Amino acid sequence: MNASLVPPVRVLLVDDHTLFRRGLCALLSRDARVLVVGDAADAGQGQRRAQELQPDVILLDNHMPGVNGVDALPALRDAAPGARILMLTVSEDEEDLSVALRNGAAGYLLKTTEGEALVQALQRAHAGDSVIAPEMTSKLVAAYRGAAQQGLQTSSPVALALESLSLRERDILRGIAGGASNKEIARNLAIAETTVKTHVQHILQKLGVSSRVHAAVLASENRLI
Amino acid sequence: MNASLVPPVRVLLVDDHTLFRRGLCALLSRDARVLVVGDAADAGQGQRRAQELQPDVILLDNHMPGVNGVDALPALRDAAPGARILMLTVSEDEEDLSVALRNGAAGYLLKTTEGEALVQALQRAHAGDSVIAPEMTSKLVAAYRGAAQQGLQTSSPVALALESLSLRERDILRGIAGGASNKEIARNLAIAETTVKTHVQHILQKLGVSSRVHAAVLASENRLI
DNA sequence: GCCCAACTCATCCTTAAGGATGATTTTCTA
DNA sequence: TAGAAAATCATCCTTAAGGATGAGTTGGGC
Repeated sequence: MNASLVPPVRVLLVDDHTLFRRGLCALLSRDARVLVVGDAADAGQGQRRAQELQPDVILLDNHMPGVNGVDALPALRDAAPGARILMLTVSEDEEDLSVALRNGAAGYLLKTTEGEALVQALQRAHAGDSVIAPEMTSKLVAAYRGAAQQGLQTSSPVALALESLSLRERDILRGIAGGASNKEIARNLAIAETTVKTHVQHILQKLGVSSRVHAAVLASENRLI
Repeated sequence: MNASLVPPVRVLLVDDHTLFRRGLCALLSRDARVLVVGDAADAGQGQRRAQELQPDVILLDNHMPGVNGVDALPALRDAAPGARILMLTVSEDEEDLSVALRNGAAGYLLKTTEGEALVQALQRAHAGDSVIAPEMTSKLVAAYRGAAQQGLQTSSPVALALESLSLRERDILRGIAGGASNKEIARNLAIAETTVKTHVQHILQKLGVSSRVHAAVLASENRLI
């Protein structure tokens, strides 16, 4: 299979450093697998050029005057819906990486990338893959762990206190967390309001709080609603 | 700098396929940067050997009789706290990858990995990096996006209503969600209690609820606490 | 059979919350 | 510069919530 048989990946460069843009353009132009169809020096110009050219891949710098790269991502995706956007930046910051991915970047490359690796990354991105600089893999794993942890139950002391609630008390607490008044809870459970108030007192004692609002928030945080 | 000057990475192999174990051992033994110190055919044996040998890196297969690899991860980490555990598996499943990472794996490699790449991965893992097979990078990005989305409230009607709150109203709502009474909120913000009550009324109107409890739960669910 | 925990209901009292309305000041925008 | 939105404070009134206390009724477990 000869590489010249497949059409080249059409690339748009967006970077405020003219020298870097020109240099990268020259470098990529020596490779038949890639065709640099245009370039832009800032986010606004990048958006217009993306719209005109509808490139396969957009190489986007993060550090730019005015609107920075990641913030320009949504607009760029609107301008060229078919394009894959690769961040090409000097930042090895986990936050920059995660923001870029959440904003729809198809990859995150460092400017230390070698020419051949960049060409392969462009091809893989064009093929639908996500491409992350090997140096950033650890950061991505860390970001994933951080994000995954948010959705976890941390068996905190509060969770233990919630465990100590009786079934009926949980019914009541669910009602509270649903925003219901004691009277409404009583009606829903077909018991007297005074009974509900008794349960509420026990719940507050067990959870060590002094208001139903606090109890409701604890229930919500521990998804016992 | 000569590679022979640095001590080799001490590796424990855990895989139920004897032939694969022997082959990998033979392959790695030809490389001075790596020293295979032991091997095991199942999770239990792996745990014992990990405890005895305290290897630098454990290469762990996922498909094994009895307890499978990812489930054995916590026990292995307890047995050899200093060891980095790399999954080495045929599965390209995103779920397997994410479970492994959540269970504390330092990396995820495919059995299609070439010898030299494996050695480099072992070294990088030993150096503290996370190592992900390039083929799995897209899966990791997808897993991250999925996890990050859970922490996000995807502009639900409620989230929109919360957006409409003024800065001061958010202060008040944070107080409410913290279980504070109007009087306490007033004290904390150094304003009159009546002012707090006014803000509360506006908050309840904007959120379309009739009690501070409900408002607090909405705030909690949308992490605007 | 006795005890305990859970569930039920009640009364009395104090404080908090919520609704309605009006008013002043500031700040930002059309 | 007029107007809107935000933030501030107030009064009056009704209802809800919370604390304290006592007590009757189940259903298991020892």
